[in-house]
Amino acid sequence: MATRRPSIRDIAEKAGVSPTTVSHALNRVADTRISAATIKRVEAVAAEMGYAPNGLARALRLQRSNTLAMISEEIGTTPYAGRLILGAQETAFSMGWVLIILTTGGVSNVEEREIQAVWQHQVDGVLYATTAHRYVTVPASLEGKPVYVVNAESANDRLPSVFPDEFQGGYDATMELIRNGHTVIGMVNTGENIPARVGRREGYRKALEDSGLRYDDALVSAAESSFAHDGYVAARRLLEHQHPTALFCFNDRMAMGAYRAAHEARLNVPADLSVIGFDNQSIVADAIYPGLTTMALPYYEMGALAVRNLIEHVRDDAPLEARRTALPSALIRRDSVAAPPSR
Amino acid sequence: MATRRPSIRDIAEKAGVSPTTVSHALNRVADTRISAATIKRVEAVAAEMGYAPNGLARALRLQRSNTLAMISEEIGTTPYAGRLILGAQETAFSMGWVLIILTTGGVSNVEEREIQAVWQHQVDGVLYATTAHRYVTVPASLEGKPVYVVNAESANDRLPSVFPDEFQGGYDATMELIRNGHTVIGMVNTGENIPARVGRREGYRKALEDSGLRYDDALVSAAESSFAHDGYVAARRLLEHQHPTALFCFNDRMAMGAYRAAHEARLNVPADLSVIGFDNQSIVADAIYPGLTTMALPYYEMGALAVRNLIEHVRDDAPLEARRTALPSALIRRDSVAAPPSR
DNA sequence: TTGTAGGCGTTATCAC
DNA sequence: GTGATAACGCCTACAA
Repeated sequence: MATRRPSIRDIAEKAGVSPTTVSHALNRVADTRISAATIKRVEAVAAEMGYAPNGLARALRLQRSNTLAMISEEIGTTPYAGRLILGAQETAFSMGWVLIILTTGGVSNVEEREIQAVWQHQVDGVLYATTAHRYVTVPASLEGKPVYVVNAESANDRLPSVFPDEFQGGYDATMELIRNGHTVIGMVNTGENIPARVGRREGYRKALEDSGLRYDDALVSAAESSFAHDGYVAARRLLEHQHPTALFCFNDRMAMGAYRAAHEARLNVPADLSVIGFDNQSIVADAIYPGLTTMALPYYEMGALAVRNLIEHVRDDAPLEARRTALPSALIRRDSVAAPPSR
Repeated sequence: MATRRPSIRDIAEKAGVSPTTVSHALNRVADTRISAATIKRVEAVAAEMGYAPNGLARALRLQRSNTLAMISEEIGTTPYAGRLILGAQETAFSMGWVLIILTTGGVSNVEEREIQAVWQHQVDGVLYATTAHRYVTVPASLEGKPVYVVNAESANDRLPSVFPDEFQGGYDATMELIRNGHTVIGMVNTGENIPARVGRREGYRKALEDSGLRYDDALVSAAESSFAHDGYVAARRLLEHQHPTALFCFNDRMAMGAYRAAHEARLNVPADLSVIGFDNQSIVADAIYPGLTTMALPYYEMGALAVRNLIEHVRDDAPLEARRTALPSALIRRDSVAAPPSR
């Protein structure tokens, strides 16, 4: 296994000092005055030998591993996983920490094994993440470890959490349509019982009201679920019975369905019908024609924020309050929104 | 930080034996015969106290961390990252190992820092992964660590690697069209200079020849790149000048472009034109209408295979040969392939 | 069949 | 200013 690396003792020997002095010098220990010359010499030797401290030994001694774990439901093909992991990983790494990934199939039994790993590897903190914004209860066996709930809300509000501000997302998406001159705006909503369903709709409602437009239930078409086909069905229903000039869709897949409905109704996007989506699944949003204007969920930011707070808590003994943080989604403009057709 | 866990000494004390005995009993050490009764007692006490060995201490002592690192280019929004990480993570975890994720922006400087982390954390092996199948040279600073090249090929062939069998993918995709009765099959290829471009085309060519059909350069339309728009342009060109009844597209995004070209040419998919994609970006393939038949790249399997070989190498001292492994892509049938129109 | 002692690489404490 | 020592939790050669 991997040829042995120089240890602190090797440096000490070569520099003609004790291991203690090397440690003090390299770590710039405050209340011990090593001469500047010694520090310089030690550092030179260390650099020359390519010394890097052994994190394991340090962790064992310090009872701190500088390691975080992300426990999450199965990593799907959603952009979810990638952006979230990336935000967490990059932030952790830039602070000198490391992230280990643990996915659970959701089977409670399996999850226990993941948590075992958390203890075994002396992980200093845990990001407990979900693939979709919902309410979660964190297993009791994590008791004692700092935990941050990510992309979800803590069911009993005893843990800090970070999740998307659904209201703001619905509000901003709708405002973009209003800014473009639309006054009859439909919403293609999901039928799933999740926070996003009502959050986004309430944002939509508020944006209308703030702009002096009337909220009309008939303009909100709720689908069975949130797939493309459901979006198609819901959008078609809306286009048949109402005359919206714009559609705010619950997500990008439903927006694809709306495109199809528009096409069948001989409506051109965006000339006859503006469409705005949600999720910025760029693989979809970039690929369909015309490019889909949409809201980008703050995956990266959620991962980054949770990691930052967790590390500060562990490293600086900063308190880890059970704060709920709602992060905004960002408007991504492409080509599916334009002014309404003139009559 | 996390209340102290019971150590092997606590167990020993409570069970009235020495730490050594506990270690021997729990690890079932072969050449030391602890009495069955003792083993039983020790195990009972361990279970009762919720004992789990401290991985750090063990790693330090054994000079083996049971940890693998995946160094990869930035995790994009492609399914790439998710499936690959998942395959690696699940396999590692099922074998009692753990995976840490290190992403690099590609800046060489940054990459050095990632490698530093590999050494510091005493990682036992490294998966060096790329987002797209290409040739890579692994940094010299990884010398000494077992490395597996994943989703790429080792430029100098000195490292083991696992990557998709592009030829097989092209062959099987084309065969699916031939099986459905097509004889005039176009290919919408990428223009990028990557192994997949020629691999998939050669597979396409071989499938035609094996079936007694003639390969015709005019039926292969190479785009600038591999985005949806390029697929649209290339497919349109093909449909204008030739009369294929089926299109094999380099990837799903280009297939979306082909859908659009078909639509503009008043061709119905799949009644008038069959289309097959590549990548199984389910977010696209499921969402477009009709659902896209496509080839699924073996991301999960590549991650799993690399991890398995790496672990076996480290754990069992199995040799780690610089073998190149090409893994097949799987055909995913949806609704975009049918028999050609009868004349 | 079980126990003692030493060491993996580091750092905190305290003595010199 | 610098260094000896012990300890973090575990495993193993060797002793009993």
